[in-house]
Order: sequence, then C-alpha cells, then structure tokens
Amino acid sequence: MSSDTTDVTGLTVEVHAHPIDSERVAHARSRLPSLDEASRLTSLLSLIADPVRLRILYALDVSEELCVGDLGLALGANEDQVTYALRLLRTAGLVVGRKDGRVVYNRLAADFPAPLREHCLHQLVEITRRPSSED
Amino acid sequence: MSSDTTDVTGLTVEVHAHPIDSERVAHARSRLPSLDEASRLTSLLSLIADPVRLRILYALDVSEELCVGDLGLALGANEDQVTYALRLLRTAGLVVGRKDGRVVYNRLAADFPAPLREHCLHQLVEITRRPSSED
DNA sequence: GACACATCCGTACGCACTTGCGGGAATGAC
DNA sequence: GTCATTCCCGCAAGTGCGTACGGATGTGTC
Repeated sequence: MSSDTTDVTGLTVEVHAHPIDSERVAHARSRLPSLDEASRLTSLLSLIADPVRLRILYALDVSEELCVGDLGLALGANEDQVTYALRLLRTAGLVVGRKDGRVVYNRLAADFPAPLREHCLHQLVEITRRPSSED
Repeated sequence: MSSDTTDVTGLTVEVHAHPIDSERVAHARSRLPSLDEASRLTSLLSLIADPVRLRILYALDVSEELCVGDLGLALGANEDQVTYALRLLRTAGLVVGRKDGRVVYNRLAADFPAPLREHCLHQLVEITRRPSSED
C-alpha cells in the first residue's frame, strides 16, 4: 500500500500525518469502543439485521413459543429458511428449543438481552413507518 | 419448489397443513411487521451492523464533526474503508458532509433517528461488555 | 504556472452468507 | 411391524458486500 506504513518502527507514519483537528481525534479515540467490542456488538446486530430472523424474534416475542412449522406459517416463509435462521439464533443463545415428542417449541432465551428486546423490537420498528427523507 | 404450493387456488396447500397451535400462528401473524417494514428496518440495522460504520457513528457522536482523514486516524482504519463507509452512511441520509476547501467535515444528520442514537449507540454497547453465555 | 494534499470514483477480486435440494434421525399413528 | 410427520444436517450453487488498487477531481501552497 502506498499510504499505510503502520508504525512498526514507531516512526515515519505516512498515514495522513497532518490531522486537521488532532484534539477531536484524540477525544474520539479515547471514547471509542474498541474494535473487539464493536465486533461483538455488530455480530449481534447482524443477527437481527435480517428480515427472516427479525420477524422470528417478533413472532416469539408476541407468542410465547412456536414450533418450526408454525413459524414458517406465521412468516409465510420456507421451512428451510426458518430452520437455518433458528440454527443461528440458537447458536448465539438468543433462542432456546424445548423438544416435546417430535415437535420442537422455540422461545426467546431467558437471558435475551433486554435492551435488544425493548429498543430494537418494540421501538425501532417505528422509524420504519416514517420514511423521513428517503423513499 | 416441492414443498410450497402457495394457495393460488385457495386449496391444497401442501405446506405444513397441520399447524400445531393455529391460534398462536394467527396471533403472531396479525402483529408481525410486514415483510416490507422488516426489510426497511433490517436495511437500516445492516448499516450500523458493521465495525467500521458503527465506530464512525460513535466518533461523530462524541466529536461534533470530523473529516475523512481524521476519522481514519481515530479508528485506526484505512481511508478506503472510511470513504466507502461514509458513502453508504451518506446515501442513507445518516451522515452529512460539509465541504470547506479541500476538506470534508462529516457529522450526524440532523434527522438522525433518535432511537437509534439513544439505544444502539449509548446503551446497546453495554451488552458487549458482558459476554453472558458465549465468549 | 507546478506541486502537494484531501477526497472520491470505477473496477475487479475474494469471501461470507443465504438458499435449495436430497437425505437421514427421532417420534407418533395405524 | 410400516408409514407419515417433524425437524435437522451436509453439500453445492448463487448472490451480495467489503476491500484494494489505480486513477481522477478539486483545492490550497509556493
């Protein structure tokens, strides 16, 4: 790369060596979440940033528990999609399954992040009903 | 498709014709956001579900405005990444740019969704500090 | 004028994610 | 026992997203 000389030597950093506002850079830098924290949060957000998975969470939020087939019916989605979505949600620990006979009843995990439920599921959907400036 | 005979005729729906709990299916179905609403919301969530973009929003939240190069410095990120991330954020209307000379100062848009700012930026990061069950 | 700088654009590559399909394991009905 | 049902898994393709690179544009400096 021609503009990135990550300071291995601690010297001669070629990357934008002239900050416009170094004070604000330092300020932002000190309060910024680490890349590790950000990655953890974004991997969680990526999970709910999918129409099928989001609607599954909505469905499980209003109905206590639903089996895979009924979820497909409620969403009008393919059962393959539901199965795959549930696999990810379960792996992340957001959804737990209770097996009773040949039916698996799914519900939100007991330790489902409360802020995620309150804000993303209950409130955030509101801003989709008011396309402020676009579309 | 072999398992989906979307009732065009109104008859012979082969898809899981025996709901386990048809009451809960109907309940979930009536309260579920439409696929269109869900898609709008998820496309917004997808925007912030990225480490670079999320940290840019954080940086712009604490520092009023920052230019592209300084953002790269604050994040320790490539300027290509910052440029690409800003392009998406600007297209979505979340970030606006003020050009002064050859420097472009970026800041959060005036109509930046308040719930997004309050909940996702300020509160949601908390849940990343407590890896409940998974690493 | 020539030059350095900040930013953006167009393109191509690589990769992760999702989907659809076939098949298999477990369970209940008969 | 045989059969139907529910759900899950492995595999192979298609698709979209992010990154890197070269180059172009506009702008201050000398």
